[in-house]
Amino acid sequence: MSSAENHLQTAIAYVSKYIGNIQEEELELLLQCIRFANYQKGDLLYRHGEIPKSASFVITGAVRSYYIDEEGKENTVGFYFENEPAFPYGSFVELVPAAASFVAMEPVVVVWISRHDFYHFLETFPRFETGIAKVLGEYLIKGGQHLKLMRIDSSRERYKKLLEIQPEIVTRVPLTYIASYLGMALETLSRVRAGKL
Amino acid sequence: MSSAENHLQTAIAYVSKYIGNIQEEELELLLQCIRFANYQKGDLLYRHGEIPKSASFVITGAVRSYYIDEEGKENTVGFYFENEPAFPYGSFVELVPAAASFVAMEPVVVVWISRHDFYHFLETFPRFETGIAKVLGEYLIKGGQHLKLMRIDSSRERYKKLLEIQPEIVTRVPLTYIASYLGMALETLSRVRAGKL
DNA sequence: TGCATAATTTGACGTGCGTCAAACTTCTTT
DNA sequence: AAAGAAGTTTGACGCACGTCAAATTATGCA
Repeated sequence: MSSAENHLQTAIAYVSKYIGNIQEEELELLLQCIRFANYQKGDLLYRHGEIPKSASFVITGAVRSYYIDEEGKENTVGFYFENEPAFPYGSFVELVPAAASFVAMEPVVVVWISRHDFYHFLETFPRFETGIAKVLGEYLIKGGQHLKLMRIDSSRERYKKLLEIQPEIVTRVPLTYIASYLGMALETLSRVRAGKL
Repeated sequence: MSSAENHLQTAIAYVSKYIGNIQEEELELLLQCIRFANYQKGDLLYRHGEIPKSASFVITGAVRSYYIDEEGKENTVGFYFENEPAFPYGSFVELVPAAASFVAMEPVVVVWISRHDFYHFLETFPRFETGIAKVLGEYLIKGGQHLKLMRIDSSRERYKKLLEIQPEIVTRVPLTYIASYLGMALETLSRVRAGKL
């Protein structure tokens, strides 16, 4: 099977996961609406301050979202891997500028849909709205978990908790970004991992 | 105008805000689905660990959400005032136990809808889904703001930022809860406000 | 009005972790 | 295989803020 076909399968499986079996006509329109895109390490999928014009879902690779604070420091707020949505959700729905940028941490393939096609599709097949709500719900829960994580005061415990709830992050992501995600200095994370704190 | 009629007006205005004009039939079903409820200070609207059976919107009063962490400490994660949704969103949609409890900080009136009626209504009038997505989007943005707030390292700056983005909180909420919301000791917040830090 | 309880302030002290700096290790690229 | 860049570790030092304790002020209720 070619890589393109493979990606298509993945994308369809992704949609099915949220809304169940897809009808012939639904699939037809869906295929007209979705596109695939490749990114190299360091490429931006979404830029902070811009209103997102599309919704992307990771097929392969790893994406990181971050924003720059007033002191110019980069704050990592999310990681997105295979079979996860990776775009500024709230901003996409609310049509406001995104607070965060999304960047490829390694070669990335995504399936994406433009805002226009997205809403056109939903108008045609309203039953898909339910799936959207579910995705949003997952996003909310994920965000809540991160907030909860960040509220743990001790660095050691914060890292411990991360290992507990998202161990895959620790194996795939450079230390710098994990430290940033956990809101601690790189050096502190290093010491925590060495058991020196 | 009676207080009950007044609340009804508020509720309808709230819905209109998200989906525009409401048709006769829509309103009729809506009125069959929604209920009002009163809470006294300290009453729980939602309990952590339970799957929310309803969606509530504040008509009057103030609500606070919090969770208890492993050390038994109470962590405030949100405040909800007039014309805001106040319920565990992600959990409501995803049918998972809520991470947080919601409690009335003062006498509260809410309009609520059961999950059953909620989905029944949406099936009957799918165009309302769009409004739901918007509410979810607002929630996401709100959550993102709080996370961003929490990532500011200095207590002083964290409080300053809160004043900037949600000044109403500072006037309506006891210090203890603000401190908890900002992830700092009550004493630290007191010193920050006195300009001693 | 006065008493009890809650809310906020002030002080003293200790420490976790950020910052700066430098060494060491692991990837890239040619 | 060498040279450079990127990623990670280690050490030294200081201070912001948490904790404990007690004083002061505000609030509710008889």
